Amino acid sequence: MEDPSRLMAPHGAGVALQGGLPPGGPAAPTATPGDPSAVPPPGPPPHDTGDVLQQIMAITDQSLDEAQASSLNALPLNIRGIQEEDPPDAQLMRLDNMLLAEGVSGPEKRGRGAPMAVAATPGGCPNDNSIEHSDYRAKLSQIRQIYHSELEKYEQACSEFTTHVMNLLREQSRTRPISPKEIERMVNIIHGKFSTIQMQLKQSTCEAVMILRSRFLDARRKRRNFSKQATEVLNEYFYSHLSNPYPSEEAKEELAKKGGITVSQVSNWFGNKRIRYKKNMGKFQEEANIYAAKTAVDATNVVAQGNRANSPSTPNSASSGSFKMTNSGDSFINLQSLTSYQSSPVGGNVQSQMDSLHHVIHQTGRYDTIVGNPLYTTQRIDANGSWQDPTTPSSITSPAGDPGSVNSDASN
DNA sequence: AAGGATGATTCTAC
DNA sequence: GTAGAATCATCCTT
Repeated sequence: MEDPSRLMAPHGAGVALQGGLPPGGPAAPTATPGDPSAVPPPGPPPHDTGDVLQQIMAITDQSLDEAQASSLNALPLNIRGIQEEDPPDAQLMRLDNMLLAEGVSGPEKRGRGAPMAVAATPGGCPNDNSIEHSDYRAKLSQIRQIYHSELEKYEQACSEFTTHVMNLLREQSRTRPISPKEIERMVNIIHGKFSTIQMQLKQSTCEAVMILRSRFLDARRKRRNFSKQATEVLNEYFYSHLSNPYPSEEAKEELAKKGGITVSQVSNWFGNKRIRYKKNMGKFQEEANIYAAKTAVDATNVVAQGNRANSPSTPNSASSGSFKMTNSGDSFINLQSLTSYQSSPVGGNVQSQMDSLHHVIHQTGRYDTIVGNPLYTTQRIDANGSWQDPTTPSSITSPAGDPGSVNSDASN
């Protein structure tokens, strides 16, 4: 993400004055102090309000008439991009409202401020959502800081210049009569010029915020590969429920929890997986076999230990509540499938048990036939390309009435 | 750098 | 609302 100061750069903190009345802050480089990433904006060299003030004050040496005729009048004419269509008041009000809404002006918003752009990431928030969120806020805060700093400077400049003009008028009043109306007119002119500058500053600030927001919205597509564990967990489930790889909501939640991802990401993953598997089953054959083998190994371990202990309720070391997949043999899904098979004498997760038993049979009986011998092939998918028996998800994911609990027994 | 893998988004159909 | 399909954008391996 770019530095906000750069975001504001194209408009030079908003007030890009030509002809010698440059924008920016004096000590107000658009870059935020302490930000190493701050890069001077491209294009014209940065100006600062010091220059602005200097040039404004340079008018001091001119007569009032000269000032009116030259620099002062030149001010607004040289301001870039001022929109003349709207009444200034309405336009200003719009900008003010916008800045207020974005949390740039007004009291600083904390936590639940404008950064909705990030928080409201559709389709599930990324893992590091909070990081991006805080990053967004940090950038917004920088913009806010720059904005207020600039605003203050322009207000100060306005006030100083007004004072100066008043002094000039006072001096002139010794030589010629000056009506209060004339004074008022001059003050109005000055304020008008400066409010135009302020408006441009506000406008550019708004633009900067908009750009910042859009950058963060674009970041939605930014992705990070899932952790190995997450992929493992998802694949375990997918291949052990290959006959009906449609996890229930509960199953998704469990998978999400185990994988450290969101439910939406689980849904996305299964959506992608189903379609990609179907598209190119050959490619996934090896993967399917790997997970089948893993399942089988786990299953045999559990069975063996279960037999030894002669008690299904006696967990072995691998299934003793820890589903940490520290090695290829640990798979809570497999354990779940197997243990649910063991502990569910009747009914329950029939298809899942079938899948797992399938693996066991292959592994214990004729594992050598697995490799290169499609365990999971089109037999799982009908002629229409649909998964068989898609109408029985609950029986698949609900062993003994506890559907998706992919780790129903595993987490205990 | 190229190309495949992969997570996310969008559109459509149901 | 969900799933399938297409697509995009990024990551990762070569």
